Amino acid sequence: MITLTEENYIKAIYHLGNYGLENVSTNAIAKEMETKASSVTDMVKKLSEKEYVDYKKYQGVTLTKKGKEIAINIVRKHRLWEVFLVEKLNFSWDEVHEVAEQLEHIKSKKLISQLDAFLEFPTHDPHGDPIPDSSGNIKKIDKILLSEAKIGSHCICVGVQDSSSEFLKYLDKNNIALGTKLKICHREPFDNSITIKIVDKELVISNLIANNLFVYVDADA
Amino acid sequence: MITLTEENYIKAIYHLGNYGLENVSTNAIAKEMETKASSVTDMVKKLSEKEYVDYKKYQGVTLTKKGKEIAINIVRKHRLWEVFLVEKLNFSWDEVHEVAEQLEHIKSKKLISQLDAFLEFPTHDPHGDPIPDSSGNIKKIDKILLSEAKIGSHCICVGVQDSSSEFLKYLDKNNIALGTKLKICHREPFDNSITIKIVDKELVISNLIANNLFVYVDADA
DNA sequence: AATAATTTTTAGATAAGTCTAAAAATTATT
DNA sequence: AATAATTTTTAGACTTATCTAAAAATTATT
Repeated sequence: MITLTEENYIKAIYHLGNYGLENVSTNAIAKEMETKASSVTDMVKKLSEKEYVDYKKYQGVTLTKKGKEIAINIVRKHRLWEVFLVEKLNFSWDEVHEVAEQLEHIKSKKLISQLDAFLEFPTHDPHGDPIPDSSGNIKKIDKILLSEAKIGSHCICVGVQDSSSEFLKYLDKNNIALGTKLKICHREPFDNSITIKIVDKELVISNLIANNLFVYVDADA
Repeated sequence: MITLTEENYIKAIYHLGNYGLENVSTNAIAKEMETKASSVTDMVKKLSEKEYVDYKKYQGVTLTKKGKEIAINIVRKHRLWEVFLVEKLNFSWDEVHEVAEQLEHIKSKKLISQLDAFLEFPTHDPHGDPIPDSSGNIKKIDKILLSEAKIGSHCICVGVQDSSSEFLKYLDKNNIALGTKLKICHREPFDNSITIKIVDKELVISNLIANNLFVYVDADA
């Protein structure tokens, strides 16, 4: 049986290692988990014994196939619960993370398959992140950061990089939501701020904001 | 912060002590929690320090006001989740307990108040047990055991004493659900079995079954 | 009321996950 | 390539929740 702590380490390793592709260092895990490197070493040994990670002393860890499956399943559960909270229980997108962090550890295959059906098989969570299907497949869309979009291009908002409450509230305040259409008007070379147009209103976006907002470039527009 | 284990002990004490009214012995808790009496003593000391229970050595425990509030809130969460699983996710009433045991520990006031609203403020769970409201008030209905019902009386099925999968499946098989109307036809003195009539079909019910099914006596019928 | 049976508590040990401080290995710098 | 800086691991300790075995208190029986 896998413990809650083990699940959280596996999740952290998955995210830090570019979704299970890259090696992750002890220190990186320690920082992510807000714990000490020595604790990470202990846990990593345990995860290695249980064959969730490949581990060589001083070399960091990589998720095994088994470990990656577990990570993807946690992500699937997390994102499905987020959709539930927003769509059915009227949570706003900046309120869901904390609760989903708890719900993602509930163990019941039937629960998740039925929840998925109840929500009509959503493909993305409220922050625009893809929801792995029951086989663990993740659909990728070719989104780019708003900061990378060309002047004059028409874009649709499809996701956020930073999903902190502060950032999401900023977007709410400025009427930017997933699905919002916008046009890139101007980039100020001095600070890399961007002027965008939503419907008929212009808005200046700082580089920091533009670096945390994913858009899909609508070539036909 | 209260731990998951502490919550489970409090819940056990609540149920064993007639919903927080009576004193509960160490051995009774040990049996319910499937652990050893010595472990219970340790935990009970901790719960006492945290003022969830009143405890005197060798005298067992009683829930404090604070302890009872926690217990009732766990029961509320458990039963709301059971309703959700049955009404929204198509679980059958014999499948919900295990999952609800996990979901009842999720900590979020908003989650529960919104779930309550989403389910349209249900008053009873799928087994007929009352759901405490957000203030902890529990509505009692005057149900009796089927075994105590008078010959000739018309009854409505309103709950089960035993909610084991085996018992619930027996009821399903015999088309007995909450809300089912039945008439008490005959009691066999030799084994206290009861003959009941549902719609126009007669059915013989053993004393053991009759002792685990709650009914409301419909005086007007 | 004395003894027996049962219940409860204490004492000491174990496992999971964490910590600090020090040692070892790796990586960076001169 | 030697030394410095950083990263990682080890060793030993602490906490929570558990256990076994023995001691203490309570309850039941004669």
